[in-house]
Amino acid sequence: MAQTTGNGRAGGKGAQLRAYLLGLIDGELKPHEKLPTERELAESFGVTRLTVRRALDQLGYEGRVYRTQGAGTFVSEPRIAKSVELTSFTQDMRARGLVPGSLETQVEEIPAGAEIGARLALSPREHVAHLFRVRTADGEPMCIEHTYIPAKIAPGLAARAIEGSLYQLLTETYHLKVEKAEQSIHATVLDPPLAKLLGVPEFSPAFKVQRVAYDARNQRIEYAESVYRADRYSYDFIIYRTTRDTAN
Amino acid sequence: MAQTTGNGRAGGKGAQLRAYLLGLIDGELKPHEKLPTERELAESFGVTRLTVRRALDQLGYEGRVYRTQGAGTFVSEPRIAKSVELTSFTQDMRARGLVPGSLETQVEEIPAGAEIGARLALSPREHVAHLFRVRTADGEPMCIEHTYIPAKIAPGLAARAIEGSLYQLLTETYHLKVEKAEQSIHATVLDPPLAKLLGVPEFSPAFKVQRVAYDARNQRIEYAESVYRADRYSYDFIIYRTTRDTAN
DNA sequence: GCCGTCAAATGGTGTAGCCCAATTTTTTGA
DNA sequence: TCAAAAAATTGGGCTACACCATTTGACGGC
Repeated sequence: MAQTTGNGRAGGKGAQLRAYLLGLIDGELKPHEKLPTERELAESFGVTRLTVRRALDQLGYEGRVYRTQGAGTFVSEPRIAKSVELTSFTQDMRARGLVPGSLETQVEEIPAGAEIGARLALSPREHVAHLFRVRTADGEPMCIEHTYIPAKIAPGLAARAIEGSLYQLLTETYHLKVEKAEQSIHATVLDPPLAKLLGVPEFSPAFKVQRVAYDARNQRIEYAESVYRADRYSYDFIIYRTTRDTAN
Repeated sequence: MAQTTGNGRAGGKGAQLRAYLLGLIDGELKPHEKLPTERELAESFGVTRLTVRRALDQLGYEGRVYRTQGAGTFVSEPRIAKSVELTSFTQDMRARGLVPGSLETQVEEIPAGAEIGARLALSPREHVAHLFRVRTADGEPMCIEHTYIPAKIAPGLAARAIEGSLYQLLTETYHLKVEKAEQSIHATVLDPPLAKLLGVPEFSPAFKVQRVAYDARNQRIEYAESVYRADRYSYDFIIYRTTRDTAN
């Protein structure tokens, strides 16, 4: 059967509608201009209003549009900062218009040990692949990164040449898809060896980032510890008041 | 009629259901335990499955539960870190179990000037209320904060005694409710005067945070510039892969 | 025992339609 | 003329139902 189901594949009607709306948003419409009403979209796309609402709600949640009851849905101002998104270094740099790269990549397979084991919920004796990379943007050192991945979920990773996006490799080769990450960001200063690796003066300010990444099943996939030079990196994002929860 | 509308007020059925589910989550159920199925909840609460889904989706989005097609909905592990939420210093410290306070509060009304005016989209000549506060947690200096609020949306603010939560005051007195904020976080080191104010050694690491806050109508409410001591502060949050967008 | 197959359970997406709440626009009337 | 009232518009929330996609577990054959 060419068409297994009643809905037209290609990601479903919601996804098609979303694509169309995205086209409107950063194509024809300018910030604060009004999108078609839900009812109009529903009719012209031959879908239910609920489907339209889901697409618009999602865009609203992502900060692309804002919605006001009684008034309409409007295009948000161009995002000077992205909302907090889970991205790899590679994606992150590309989004900033820089060319990502790596220096001095080292890979080894080692026992997790106490700390890494705890982070990944492994026995200290279980093995992990340890990647050490100096990551670059437009050729300049940007970040020093230690990544640990349980050997049992990515066998043979340590023997593999890692180039480009680790996340892409994990997805394509091991079908491990990161869906969620806990991240902890600290401010620190660079001690001499790290400063040298990053090519900045000693005791320059820096971010230290620890991250535990999970897949959709809450299985821990990765623990990463990174140090970013602060002169070329900042965290820019949009935050929303989450839920009209209980008290203020 | 005792019940003006079809739905039973009190925040709507969805909100009631949400409250019940929250009770389950951090009450009776342990992490990774299974919640009732959508259909069960729908029946026992006398609501539609769609209503149940909205509540569960929301909880899933907040990281309280995770959902797997074909399997069920499960309680997430206790959140060691909150998802990124828009909070005031007051709320933030309370959430960390600390008692928030302020030292050396100063309030004045001044012309916005070039930089602040640009941040708040005001003419440089328009007036803003400027608050300077050394904010404390459990009595210890934690953060130095400059806050600027357009005088025209909060008249008389500069003459008022600010104590406790500015956001609460804005909501209750001026009906200004912050819904969204753009935030930019930098790592830096403390110059001697700031270090002294915070009671830490000179050139200690610190976060510099710039924030522009908006209400639901995209009106700019506040610009704040804060410096947090890094030895006692970190950003901990959970990030999700946003949308199954286009490419990886 | 072990592995495949198949059915049941469960979340994901969609249709069709109802009324409410907030906002905007139009009309009305002093 | 202009402000108050009414109507139309528009997003918010819900009901009731149908079918798809994925996962899980039980059953059977080997």
